[in-house]
Amino acid sequence: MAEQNQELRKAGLKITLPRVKILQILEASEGGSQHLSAEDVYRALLAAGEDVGLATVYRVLTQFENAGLVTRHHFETGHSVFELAKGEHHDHMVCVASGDVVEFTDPVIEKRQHEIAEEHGYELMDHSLVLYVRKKEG
Amino acid sequence: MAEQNQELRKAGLKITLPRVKILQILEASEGGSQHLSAEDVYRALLAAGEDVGLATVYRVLTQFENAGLVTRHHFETGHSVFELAKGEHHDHMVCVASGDVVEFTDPVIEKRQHEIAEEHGYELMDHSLVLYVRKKEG
DNA sequence: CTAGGTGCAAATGTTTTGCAGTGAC
DNA sequence: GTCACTGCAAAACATTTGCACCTAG
Repeated sequence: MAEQNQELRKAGLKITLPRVKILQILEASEGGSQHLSAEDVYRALLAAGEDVGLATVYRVLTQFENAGLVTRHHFETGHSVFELAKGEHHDHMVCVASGDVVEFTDPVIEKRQHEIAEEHGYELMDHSLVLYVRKKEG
Repeated sequence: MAEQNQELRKAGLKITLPRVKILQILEASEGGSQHLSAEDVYRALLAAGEDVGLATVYRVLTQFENAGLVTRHHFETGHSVFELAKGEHHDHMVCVASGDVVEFTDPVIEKRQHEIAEEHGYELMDHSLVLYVRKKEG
């Protein structure tokens, strides 16, 4: 349970119960590769018997995002989802039927993105790639 | 002014003033490759002296989207932007400084996307690629 | 102690909806 | 005339903020 505290300290944030708990929830979700909404995190806190306000969840997630601990995605759902920022960058594949999220990276695509930005006189700062897919039969 | 009416009729929508006007505004924005928010369209209507409610703008844009006349994007702004659906698919490059939007397509990336989906046992239905870029110096 | 963190409630911004009136066909 | 369409106001969301209280360091 000490590692989380290190991460928080490194980000210049005080070690508080809501922050530690939220970090734990995000880490716990890593296995299932869930991408959690603020609401999801909030419900997980309530389910764990923690009395944390939704406003605090938003504040903490935003702080985590600024600190680089967490990445915010918008997909096409009208609300944000958050995931723990692992070291390496990756893109997403979302199943339109089940909502499953698969992460991937592809060097060919990464390289072309840089080239395309250059060709248009721009420098690539960041990008967002989401494939909407459906599981194949048999 | 007849072409718009054809498009509306084809979509099974009655030819009404708000719909025709909104279609015109979207077409007028094509030159500058603007991607308009509902609010933008609403303001353009008011500026043109048309008394159309914001709710109607949303309803009409949603109908246009369902009819395939218009494409809705979310980028990372917290609100939707709309553009006339031209025949061919394209992706977007958004300048983080100026907000300028450049459209592009790249066959290499398109091809890899299909391959990647296949490799994971999925069929590619759709995708969204946005490059966040900054204009290069001199 | 005290600056930063928190909960709650109210405010914000975007998009949707209920309903009674209006207009296209 | 009828039924789809519209405007308006209110509702529904997702997210943010103001403020008085609380707590980690």
